[in-house]
Amino acid sequence: MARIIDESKLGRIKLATIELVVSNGYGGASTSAIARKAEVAEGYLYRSYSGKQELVTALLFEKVGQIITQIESLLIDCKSIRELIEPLFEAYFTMAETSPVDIQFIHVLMHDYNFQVSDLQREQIKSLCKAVIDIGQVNHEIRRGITEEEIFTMAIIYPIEFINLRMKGFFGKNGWTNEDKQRIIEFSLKAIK
Amino acid sequence: MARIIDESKLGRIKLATIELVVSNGYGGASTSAIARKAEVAEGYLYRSYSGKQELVTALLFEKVGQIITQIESLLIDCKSIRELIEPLFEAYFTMAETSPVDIQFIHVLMHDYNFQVSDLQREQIKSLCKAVIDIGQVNHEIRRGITEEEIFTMAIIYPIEFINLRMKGFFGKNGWTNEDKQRIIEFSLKAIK
Amino acid sequence: MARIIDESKLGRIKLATIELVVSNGYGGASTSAIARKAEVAEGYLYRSYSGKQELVTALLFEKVGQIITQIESLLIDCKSIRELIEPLFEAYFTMAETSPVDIQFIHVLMHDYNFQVSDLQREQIKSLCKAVIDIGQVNHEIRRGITEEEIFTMAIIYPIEFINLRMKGFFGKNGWTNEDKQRIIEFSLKAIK
Amino acid sequence: MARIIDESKLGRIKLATIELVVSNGYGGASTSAIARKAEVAEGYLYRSYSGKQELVTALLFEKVGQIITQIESLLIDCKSIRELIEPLFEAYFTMAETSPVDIQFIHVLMHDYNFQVSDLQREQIKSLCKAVIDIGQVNHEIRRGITEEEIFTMAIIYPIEFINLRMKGFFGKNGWTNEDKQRIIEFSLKAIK
DNA sequence: AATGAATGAGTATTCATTCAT
DNA sequence: GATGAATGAATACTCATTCAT
Repeated sequence: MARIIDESKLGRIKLATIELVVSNGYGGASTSAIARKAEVAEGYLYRSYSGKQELVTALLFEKVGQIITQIESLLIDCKSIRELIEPLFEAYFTMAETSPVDIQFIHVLMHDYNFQVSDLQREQIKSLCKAVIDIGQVNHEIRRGITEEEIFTMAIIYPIEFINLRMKGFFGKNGWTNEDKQRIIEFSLKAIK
Repeated sequence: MARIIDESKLGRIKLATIELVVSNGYGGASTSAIARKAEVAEGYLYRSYSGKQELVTALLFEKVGQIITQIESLLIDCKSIRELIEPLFEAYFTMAETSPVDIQFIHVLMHDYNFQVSDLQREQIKSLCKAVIDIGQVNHEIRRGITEEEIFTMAIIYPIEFINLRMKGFFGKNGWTNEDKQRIIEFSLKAIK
Repeated sequence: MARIIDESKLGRIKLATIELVVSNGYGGASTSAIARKAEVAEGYLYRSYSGKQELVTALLFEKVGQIITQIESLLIDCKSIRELIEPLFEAYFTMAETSPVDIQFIHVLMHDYNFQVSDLQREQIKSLCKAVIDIGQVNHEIRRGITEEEIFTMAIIYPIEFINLRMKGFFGKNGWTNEDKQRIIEFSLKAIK
Repeated sequence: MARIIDESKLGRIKLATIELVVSNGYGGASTSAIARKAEVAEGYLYRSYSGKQELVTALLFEKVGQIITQIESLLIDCKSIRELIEPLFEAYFTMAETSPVDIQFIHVLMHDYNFQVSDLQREQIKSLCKAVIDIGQVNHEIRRGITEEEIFTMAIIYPIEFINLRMKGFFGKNGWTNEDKQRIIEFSLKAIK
């Protein structure tokens, strides 16, 4: 899926922000470095955002929203958990391969003190997880009594942690094979069965 | 004779640092705030550490070391994975109940741009995971071909992520019951079987 | 359009720096004192210079450069040493009368641990001294075998030391008469003859 | 009860101070570095001096005093300027060869904002210069009308500046030959004749 | 609308000095 | 007397934000 590069100033600011937050952390991504990288005036970002914190918050909202939308669209006509998890994880890996910064951005900020997933999106995620459970219990892919929290853990947190572990090469391995992907999927499916 | 070193001062600095890093992040934990909270002079910290980064690095090393030591001692005379995982997870929960900041501290820094688990400790963790696999394969508690990385994910990352999710109340639940603990243990054991 | 750079700000910083270095030494001229005296924000200085050391180094380079340029221009069409030394010393005195801080600034920094005349300017000075010797030997105003170092001592160091001694009133005398000036010139000329 | 002061400790502090001021400048010679080098407790120097400034001031006074004493003793039975200048300059060179730090120490501090030769010593120097003139005029080694200031310049400042120029290798030369010494002496004698 | 010059509160760190022992 | 643990004011420097143009 070809990403359309946003030539606008705002698009350049967003991209610069994501890249700098990923490579230097939130504190290390100075507004002047962002402006320089985006080739935009230092004060420009204050036209659209009230400050750096708000800019990054909005970006996190946007990126998490993309994943939520992804899951929602996959859920529409899917009759089994496997039908959901397989393309979903595939989407994570694709995202990690085509625009690794996005997934790293979410990962970094989800653990940063200054940021939190918005209440709205938290509720959306909860609903989604509820919907997953409903589907899964029809054809016994999910064991009785499993919680939304466990779905969240295995369908969102687990694959993202895996991807980041591999990206950092924490255990000496970098990247992933098709076999790895398949394994992660089965691992996740098995855990909630 | 010169004044005797006030050992409690160092302890107060360590505690203040951990608490402030947990509540404000590394960047948000300023040295002057640490000194104020520890009721110690601003310059005191530099008697024991060469700087803020070194202080936090040493603290992370210490806290991660405690967990590694915990696992090592549990491994000494344990014949099955269950015999390891049960008291280990119990230990995480105890740690989270008696000194919650410690486990949050590790969690925050493991994801902070400025920090990394030391090479030494990474190797120690790897060895430990290897040892776990060796035990597990004897009595078929671990499926063939499982990697150290997967052990690490399910025996360390997973329970710590769970604890933090609950501490933040991300899914509306705070804290955990004995049933929750048991569930986490079974979840983990099942995933690697 | 953006605000136009306030050129006077930079000028005020330079002046404040020179004055404070002269009266308090390099170490005693704090960046905040400089900013206060220049009526400029504390951080302003860092827009034009990477730091205090660089600011003072640049200023020293500039002021030494002015003297070098002065000597160079005097050398262009001068056929005897006297034709050079007389207006040169006159220039020192004029400088010391119209902007005494400049000559004090050079004097202070030439002896400060943290500073050195740049390699480039040292070479320029050396060349200049060489040129002086060449002129002087044609009409026997300089004795055979005199070195660049001796020219440097008598044509640059000596008058500057004299001016500073008088400015400090070390020997009870302040300032200088026309007779003093003439005397210094003859003293210098005689020493190298 | 007269406080007993450990002379060797004090001696070590003095030496350490001189060495550190020479190699790092006044600002760069921290009291703790001095204490460490002298193998003395950090607070020890405050037994004998009210602070770092006073310690250095006292040392400058001591070292300048040594030179004054030197000159005084040479003056006692000397009938000509040459008889004074030759051994005096010889003494400077010897000092610079055997304990270079002392002469560098004087040189550094004579130009440091924070320090000044004491009023007392300034008067002593003045008297000495007066005495020199008196001797010199008897046998016409000094021209009529020469001032104490000029004697000071050529008999003290000039040789010390020369020595420092050579020690720093400003003009590419380091150290000095016997010929250099002789030249400096003649240079000085000629200048005041 | 857009710029970027200018701000100043905030940062980590240093070090001369004090004083309980 | 002598120690060195402890202090805290002061330092150079950063950077998110503002606002005149």
